[in-house]
Amino acid sequence: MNVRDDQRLRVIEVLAEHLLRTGLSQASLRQLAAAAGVSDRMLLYYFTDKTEVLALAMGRLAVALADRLATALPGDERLSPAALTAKAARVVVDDDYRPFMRLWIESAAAAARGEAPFVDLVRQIGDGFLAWLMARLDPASVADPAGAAAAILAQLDGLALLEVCVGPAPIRGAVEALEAAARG
Amino acid sequence: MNVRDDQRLRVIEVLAEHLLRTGLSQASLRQLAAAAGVSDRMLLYYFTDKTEVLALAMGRLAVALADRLATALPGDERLSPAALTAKAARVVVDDDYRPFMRLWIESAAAAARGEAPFVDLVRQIGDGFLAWLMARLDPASVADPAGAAAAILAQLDGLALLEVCVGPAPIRGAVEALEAAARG
DNA sequence: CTAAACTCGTAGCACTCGCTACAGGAGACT
DNA sequence: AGTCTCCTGTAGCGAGTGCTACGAGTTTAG
Repeated sequence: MNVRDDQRLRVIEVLAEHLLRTGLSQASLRQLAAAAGVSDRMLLYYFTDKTEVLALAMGRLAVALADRLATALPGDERLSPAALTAKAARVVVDDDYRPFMRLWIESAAAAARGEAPFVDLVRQIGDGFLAWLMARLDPASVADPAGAAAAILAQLDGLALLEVCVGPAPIRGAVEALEAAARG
Repeated sequence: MNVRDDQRLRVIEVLAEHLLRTGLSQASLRQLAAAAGVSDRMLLYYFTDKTEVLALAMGRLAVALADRLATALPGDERLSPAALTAKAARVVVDDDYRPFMRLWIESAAAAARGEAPFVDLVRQIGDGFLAWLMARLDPASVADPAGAAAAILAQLDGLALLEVCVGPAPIRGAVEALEAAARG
């Protein structure tokens, strides 16, 4: 493996962590290059353009998040929509997951304004989560698994979005309300 | 009233409509000035800086949205959380409201990265919607109205966010699932 | 040994960003 | 008439953006 391919792997790893920590506001070419410890010139030598850098780093984060979720909510039990919502909500508002959710919201906004590579990126990741949720829904307890999964994913994304809007306090109340609804 | 105050009113009105139509990506000083039919120089004569322009235009949109919602969902009946969620979800995914929701998501992302004036703005608007929902919840049907309202607002915001991620089709399914849950 | 391919630094391009210095014209007040 | 405040255009500043032209050093292959 040549130097360039080595650097590609190393830089993406570092930048994924950087994006998770600082969000998309610190993601100009020069800022990314500084975070990776290289010059902006070299970043565009390792990668074709900024779009590719972002796409690769975000993709790296997507698999990291999928790994975490797989252990937090293993797919060996099928739940009702309310139970799955409550369980996933508890996970999503955890401190360890907050950077992911914050970045997810920034990505969605970037997609809303048509920025590459976020339009395709959030579509793929969103579809992945829909499938992930659907695989954890008890088929007997829900008539339309796709619709139910979309409603649950919306609930989870909304919790993350609301947290950046009005702060963590109302979110804790919301999670407890969802857990109460799942019990009752 | 002098020319300057006249222009302040007129420009904000035009820019609110511009933001609603184009989102925050077309919101540089020069783009805003062009949309308002004035020079960027004059925009900074009418207002102190870009932050004030955005804050006023967004505030204008907030009251416009509140007006619309007040007629779409008048506050004369108290609903269960599931019923309120289903009714509001149907409204929120309507074509007329989509520009508002898209802008709302972009604002939340701007707040997430600490941009003025969005941090304070989304907090005020978010708190307003929480109160708005709480006033429409049947106190007898819910133990913790604040938590329930936060959960509902998260559900609604999430529908809007998911729409820009994976498109309108799964959202329709989600709304129908929410309506089915409210019936059953 | 020579030439090609790979690696990387310097410098800078053309552009947009928010914002401002300066000057001039129009109308009002003394 | 003279001054003064209000209004507005021109022109540009300094910083930041993504990206590139050019050349030099190093490694590798024939």
